[in-house]
Amino acid sequence: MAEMYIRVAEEENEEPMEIPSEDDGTVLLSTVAAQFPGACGLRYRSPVSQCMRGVRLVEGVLHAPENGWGNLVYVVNYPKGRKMDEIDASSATKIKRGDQKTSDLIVLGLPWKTTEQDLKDYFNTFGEVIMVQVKRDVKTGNSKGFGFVRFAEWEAQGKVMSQRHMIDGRWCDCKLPNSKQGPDEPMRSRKVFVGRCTEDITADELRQFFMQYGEVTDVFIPKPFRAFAFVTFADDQVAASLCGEDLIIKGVSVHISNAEPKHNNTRQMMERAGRFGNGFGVGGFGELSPLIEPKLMDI
DNA sequence: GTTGAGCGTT
Repeated sequence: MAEMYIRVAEEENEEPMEIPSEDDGTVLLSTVAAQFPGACGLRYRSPVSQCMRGVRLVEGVLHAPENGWGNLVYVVNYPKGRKMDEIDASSATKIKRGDQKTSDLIVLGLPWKTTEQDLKDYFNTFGEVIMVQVKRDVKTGNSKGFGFVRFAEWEAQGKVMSQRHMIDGRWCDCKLPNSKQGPDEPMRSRKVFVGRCTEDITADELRQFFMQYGEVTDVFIPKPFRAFAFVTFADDQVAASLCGEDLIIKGVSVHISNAEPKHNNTRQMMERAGRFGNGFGVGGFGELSPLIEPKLMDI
């Protein structure tokens, strides 16, 4: 197919910008997001029904409507209907306030038999549950007797933390987990550490997910699987605004922190000193453990 | 095949 452009605008009656399609006639969401940072999809007004229609989106690829893209103006969708600059503005204030947004709660004392469905059914009476986990032994699959829950509303979280819970015949407590007690300190890095990844989350899915916050320049998943990943943004402020957050990707709560280690070990400090030109080269301290090496890459 | 204070496969 010959080179083609589709017309895209931020609002229905604003001047459209022409966005190039791919050879097969599809349009990449990443191409749209390059011009409209934060975009998560497209919609258009159907000439037939006069209703707004969504453009089919499959794994980051936008597919033309039945009769092709035509000369319609496509309107950019943003997550929760918010534009990127609005997200920027609110995330700036979010860092100061730090409240109102929910965080995962640890649920202690669960009966061995309690399942994630049980947890969800129980906690749904307090508010909308957006994540539940029962921690299990990876070998046996037996519950470890604790889990995590995340609510959509701050009010529900407060209520749940303020009381004990009778779940399947045992008293359980819900608290802020230790990992959330102390706030993570922000630093100037374009790269974030994504902890608690599951094996089924692909690099492409990470890229698609994090694109909503800003341009993603790199995604790194160590192989073999080690339950974490790195995501690099074009803008360090985007990276900083995400640090400390628990984000939910494919139903999994991942924890975002800075790619810089909190406490450098001696070798890392010497290595870093070397990178800043004190005369000791990178190779000067022997090979690095593959377990710490990712933290040292192009931060 | 067990258990009962804890803290999420960096």
